[in-house]
Amino acid sequence: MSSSLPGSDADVSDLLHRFRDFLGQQRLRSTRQRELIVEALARSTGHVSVEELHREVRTRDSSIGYATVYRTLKLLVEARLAAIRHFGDGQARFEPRQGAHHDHMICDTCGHIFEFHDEEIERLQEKLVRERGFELSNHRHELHVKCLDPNCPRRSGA
Amino acid sequence: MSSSLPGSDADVSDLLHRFRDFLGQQRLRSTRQRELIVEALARSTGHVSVEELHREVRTRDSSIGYATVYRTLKLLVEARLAAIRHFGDGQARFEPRQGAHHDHMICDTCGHIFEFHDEEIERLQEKLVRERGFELSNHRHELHVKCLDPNCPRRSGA
DNA sequence: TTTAGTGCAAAATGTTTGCACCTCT
DNA sequence: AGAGGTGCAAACATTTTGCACTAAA
Repeated sequence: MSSSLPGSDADVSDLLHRFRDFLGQQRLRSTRQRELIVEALARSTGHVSVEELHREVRTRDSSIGYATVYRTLKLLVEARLAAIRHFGDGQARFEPRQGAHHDHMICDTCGHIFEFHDEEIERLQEKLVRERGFELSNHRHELHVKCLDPNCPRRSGA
Repeated sequence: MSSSLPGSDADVSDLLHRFRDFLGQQRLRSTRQRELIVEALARSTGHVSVEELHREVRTRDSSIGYATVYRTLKLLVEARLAAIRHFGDGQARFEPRQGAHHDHMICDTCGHIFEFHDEEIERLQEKLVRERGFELSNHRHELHVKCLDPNCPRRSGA
């Protein structure tokens, strides 16, 4: 259970290593910019927009451009080390791929994003898909919620 | 079960009436353009992009602009007579709101979109949300699938 | 040294808006 | 007559791309 919201040093170095391996295999280069971006992603809460990531990385090296952030994120997704998510608001968000699959519960009152996972639902999905003669390749399951309590409970994680 | 893929005459006139009622209540006007757009949406397969709708409507009146299509769709969503969906591909898709809620199964091989509904999953979602002290206001559940069979089975509906 | 990567600015996309003109009611 | 609607083009927001320059390997 190393991989939840803030992103520990261990998470950072893990992601960094995996990314370097991927780059090596593809005969691509590891660069200072890529390392900074991967590090920022690994340290993020897991639902960062490109803008947020760019802003963060700029505090370390103010010359890094948007294009490099986009290009590096695309590589990370290819490497299956990050996942791209589109919530309703028109901009993509990225998260370091944390081993196990999970889905999202989004509080529309306070904007917080929680993660959840339910084996029973996963099984039912598989069943539905197979019944219709398909193979499940991917899925997205978002629960948009409201907290009635005026002070939204910001408990973290699953 | 009137409301599935192609959109019968009855579906068209139903949606048209509801939209006229909405416009009346809001002191807004019914126009030739709006009627054409609503009709095209009602006749659609239920997952049309703005571009497709615009193209369709243009065959009836070649002067209708994109802006009017966007504005009318926004009204329909406000009226809760249409739903907007964002699948992964960067453009919004719209569907006439067909009474009962349903989710989507998207074949990434042939691009076809099927609908599904599973009460058991709906119940589990509710449970998960309530356990965490929230109220479910909305959800999105998409299953991305592949058909192994080279000729994708295009069976329609649930 | 060679090939890939970077930053910038321009282009591409999808959507929204300002405005002069038009049309329902 | 007058509020609201339309079409167009320009503005926007996000993401992608072309290109000259830089830097890993």
